[in-house]
Amino acid sequence: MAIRPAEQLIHKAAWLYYAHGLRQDEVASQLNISRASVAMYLRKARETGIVNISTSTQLFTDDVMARRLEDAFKLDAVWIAPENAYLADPSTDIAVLAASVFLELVRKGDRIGVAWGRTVYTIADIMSYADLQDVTVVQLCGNLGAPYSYRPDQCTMEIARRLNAKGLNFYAPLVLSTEELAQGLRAEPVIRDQLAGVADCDLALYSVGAVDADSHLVKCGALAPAEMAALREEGAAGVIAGQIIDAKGEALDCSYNRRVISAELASLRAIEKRLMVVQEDSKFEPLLSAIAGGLCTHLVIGAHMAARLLERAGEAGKKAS
Amino acid sequence: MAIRPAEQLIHKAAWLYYAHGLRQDEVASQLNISRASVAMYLRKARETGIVNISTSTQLFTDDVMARRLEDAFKLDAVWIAPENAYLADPSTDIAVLAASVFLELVRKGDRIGVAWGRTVYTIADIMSYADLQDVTVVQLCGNLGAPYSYRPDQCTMEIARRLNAKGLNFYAPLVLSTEELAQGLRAEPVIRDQLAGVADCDLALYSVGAVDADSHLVKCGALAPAEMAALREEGAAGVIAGQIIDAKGEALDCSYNRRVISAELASLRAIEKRLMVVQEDSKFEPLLSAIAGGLCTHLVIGAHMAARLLERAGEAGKKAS
DNA sequence: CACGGCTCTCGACAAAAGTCAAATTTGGAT
DNA sequence: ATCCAAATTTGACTTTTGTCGAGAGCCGTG
Repeated sequence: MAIRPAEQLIHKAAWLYYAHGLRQDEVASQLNISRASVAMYLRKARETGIVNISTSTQLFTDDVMARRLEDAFKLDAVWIAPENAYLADPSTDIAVLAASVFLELVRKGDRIGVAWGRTVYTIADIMSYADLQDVTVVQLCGNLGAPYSYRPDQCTMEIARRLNAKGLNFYAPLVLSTEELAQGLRAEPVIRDQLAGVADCDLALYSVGAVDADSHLVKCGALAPAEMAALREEGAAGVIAGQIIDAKGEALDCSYNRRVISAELASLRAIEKRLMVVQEDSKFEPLLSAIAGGLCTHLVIGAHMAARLLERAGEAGKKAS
Repeated sequence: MAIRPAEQLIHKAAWLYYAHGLRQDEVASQLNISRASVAMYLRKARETGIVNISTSTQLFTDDVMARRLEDAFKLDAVWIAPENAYLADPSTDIAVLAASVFLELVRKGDRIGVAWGRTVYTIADIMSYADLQDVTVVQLCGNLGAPYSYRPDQCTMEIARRLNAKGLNFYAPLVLSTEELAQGLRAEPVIRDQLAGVADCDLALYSVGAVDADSHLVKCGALAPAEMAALREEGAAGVIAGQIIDAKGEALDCSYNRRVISAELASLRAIEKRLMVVQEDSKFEPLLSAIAGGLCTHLVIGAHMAARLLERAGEAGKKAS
């Protein structure tokens, strides 16, 4: 990558402004350009991750509830967005927090697995830019040819773009019509390698889906509402990376799952840091299942959800004693 | 550390402003305080490291010269501050760069060894704040009761303060008058433990001193100008963490060194990342010695010094071939 | 070589952020 | 209970920053 003169200028301006603490007009005269240009360069510097502005997420883990949740569910870290106080839209708050937490968890050289869904895409969308060139973002599951902008490959690419990282998409459909075809495709070297590579990730980012007619799987046409209802009868409790899980967080033994092209749950569990973000209160049961299945080590949720989880943990504790 | 309501407010303000991108007046109305207070809180947030603003130091490593230096001297990374262009005071530029590089190299949970000198103190002084509570900053060498503000313990403490980290000073003089006393003091459990702990550091920050009458060792009275001159005759080539090294970067076999309380060079070499920062051009020979002795893996220097180093490397190469 | 289409740059204005002294609250000591 | 000192908060003011449309420079093309 040749260093463009423009990029050089952006870098110099950012350096003088942010590192040396000069004012914009001082920077301008140093570089012999107008102050307006300096302002523009600085915006670009922020947008390309040449400068990083991050706020500590301590406040949200330094919470009694968060600590109790960590203990109760054996999680590495929990962040709770206080739903009530701050903003008009509470779900944005969760996404903003999740994005910050995500950036805090990423390390240079990491390999990051990203699933898909509205939540993940929202996070990608508000995530600030960073300059992590040696990071690789890999797609955890096949694509859905949906009219939504939060397609699996979109989520992966957008996050890669934000981080200035390399994006590794994979071009297979999420669901095929026969088990044989799915099996065959999974055996394809290109696909197989990528699926195998999932276990080498250092960090995963996903949410959990609900098993109802509102699920993306239904909206995108992967499953008919009736099929979904039937799966629910069979014990479907949630959706992770396009796969149906049961209440224990194991893959449900069903035709649909056998027709899916996605990272195996075992591979996901092999990832050291599994960051799960849940926005909707309605995903309470699915989340419980995901936690039960050990699919999550780091959790970002809203205060209400946190309270419900603790309540449940309390009940379980009572029953046990 | 109990969470003060004030600290909570600072955190909230910082969150709304930096993470959500609200304006100060919006934050003010959200929190029911005046905008002026918000501005103050935000300054505090920056000063306490609740928000981190960092600029990439890529530009300074992405240099042809830097690459060639890395190759020629087998260094992990080299940063070169372009002396000419930017600012009135070029040495400030090196210090600012060094501070950024330093912050980039620190990881959570790290143990950091810090030596002393004008250079190190300058870096500490302009370093921005960070919130790294689980970091420990340890002092690499004994104290000098000098009237200077860049005493070893000052350097350590200041850097610890900036990082919100724990500072581990050690209270022994840098030089004693007899070898016996030095030996005895080194055997003291408190001192011994701390010296032994140096090898466990993940990162070291130091500069190298010149062997002349301007040296701190002379200015602070540890050595008389005449003694210094004598040591020079005996092969002294530089000063590292209060110790005299020869041209090969080994500790010089002399009475002075035996009377010093400081981390052994072997312990320093055991540290994974050894960040050396050199501001003055006059430290060319000392720097060469330090590099020869493997006392530095990461290097921050000015453009002029870089050119001289490369020139020397070229000569050496020619001689070899 | 003249022409659009393109990006980059600048000046001027509007918006936002920083600052300071005065006013208010807080906490402790008497 | 009352006072005082220290810290916090505020409104008013100044400085700094963001933005936008106009104009300048650049390049490939007809």
